Amino acid sequence: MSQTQTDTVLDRPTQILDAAVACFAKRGFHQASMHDISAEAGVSVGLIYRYFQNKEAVIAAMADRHKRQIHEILERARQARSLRESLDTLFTAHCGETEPQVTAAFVVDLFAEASRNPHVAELVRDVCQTSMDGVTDLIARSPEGKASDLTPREMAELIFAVNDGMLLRGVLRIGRTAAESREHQLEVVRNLWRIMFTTESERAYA
Amino acid sequence: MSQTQTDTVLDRPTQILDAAVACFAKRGFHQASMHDISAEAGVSVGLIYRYFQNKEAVIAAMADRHKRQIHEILERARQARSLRESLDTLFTAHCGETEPQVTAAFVVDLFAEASRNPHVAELVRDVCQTSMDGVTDLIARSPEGKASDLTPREMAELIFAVNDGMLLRGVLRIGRTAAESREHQLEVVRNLWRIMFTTESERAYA
DNA sequence: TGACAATGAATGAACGTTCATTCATTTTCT
DNA sequence: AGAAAATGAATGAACGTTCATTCATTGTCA
Repeated sequence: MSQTQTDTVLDRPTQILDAAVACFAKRGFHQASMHDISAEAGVSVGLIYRYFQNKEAVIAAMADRHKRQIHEILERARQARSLRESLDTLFTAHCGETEPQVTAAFVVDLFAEASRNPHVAELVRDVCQTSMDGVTDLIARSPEGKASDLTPREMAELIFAVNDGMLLRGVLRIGRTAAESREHQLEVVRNLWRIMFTTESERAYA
Repeated sequence: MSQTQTDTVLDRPTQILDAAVACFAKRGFHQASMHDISAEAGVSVGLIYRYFQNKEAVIAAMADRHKRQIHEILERARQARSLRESLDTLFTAHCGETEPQVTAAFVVDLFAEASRNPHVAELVRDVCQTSMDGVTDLIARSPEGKASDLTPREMAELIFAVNDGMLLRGVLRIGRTAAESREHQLEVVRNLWRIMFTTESERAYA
């Protein structure tokens, strides 16, 4: 009975936000209309304005939700048992996405928006900084982090650069299937990890 | 007398395209209006339509011009005397930009557009592929390229990933001045080059 | 319990604005 | 004068946003 309440009423903002991500990924922030979003959410236009002050607020709310999702991923990565496992978790959550590949297009748009909208820029900068700090810490605590001539921060910066680069390239959909291009991307980042974390002794094995 | 012709008539498309890049960087493809562009170019709206069929054609022409510019950079990089010098040229042209940092914002927007517009996607894919092929070749011909357990293609892929990542991060304008953040970015990519191209013998020096 | 009142989630037509595009007109060159 | 270049007011479609209205649900009283 209160089933409908739990499913629709309480989750309405989430439902609208989900629809918004889909629309924004499909058409971009400024080409996606409020009508598109309302149609995707199966809801009237006016209702969106009951939960969000305006379109800008929808964008901000999405950026905010993205920030929280990244924090969750970081938490999960922190709990992994090895550094490589952590980085794998991080990369998979960041770039490895199944078919519709919604998040990649959305994040690229988010960066584009950040280059003009100071509020969004602030949010994205914050996400980047806390993520990078988290990974720097992760590296510093691991044995691999000590056996290199790079500092943990320098390594983290390289890792994020490659991750972001893969994300950017991901929207071009070069590979046939999403799984295929994800596999290829994983090879690239693994190469980075290898040349970063291979100690002199390990090198002797090869 | 034909001075005015050379300056205005013959270069009118270029003049409009320059204004368009500025506007698109400032507001994005779809938020920048044709009036904005005409004002920036110091020209009437109607005149734009004399040289470009529509707004989409302006975007396509800009993507096309960007492609040609990248090819020029690649040519310059090819002529450098060492691999590091080549990569330096490539990176500086790609990410190291003075104050207004027009290109970075534009390119991020270009990728965002590519995720929806197949014509733009095709263009960007083409640029990426020929660039990567060029750099792969550059690496394969250099002594550094042979003294590693990575293939030249794998190295090129890492280099481009880091370059693109820096480009993406560049729009956040984290550093104080553009020169400052460019210096920081250079450090990151140089770290990559170092761990990639340091041979065992060089390693012994340190 | 049954009738009535109050609520507020949800609707979608309507409004004012902005935008890409057109074209009749004017200006500039040869 | 005639052709080409350039103008910018006009047009109509599309957009974000508003708001009068509907209606299922909840609360109140007899």
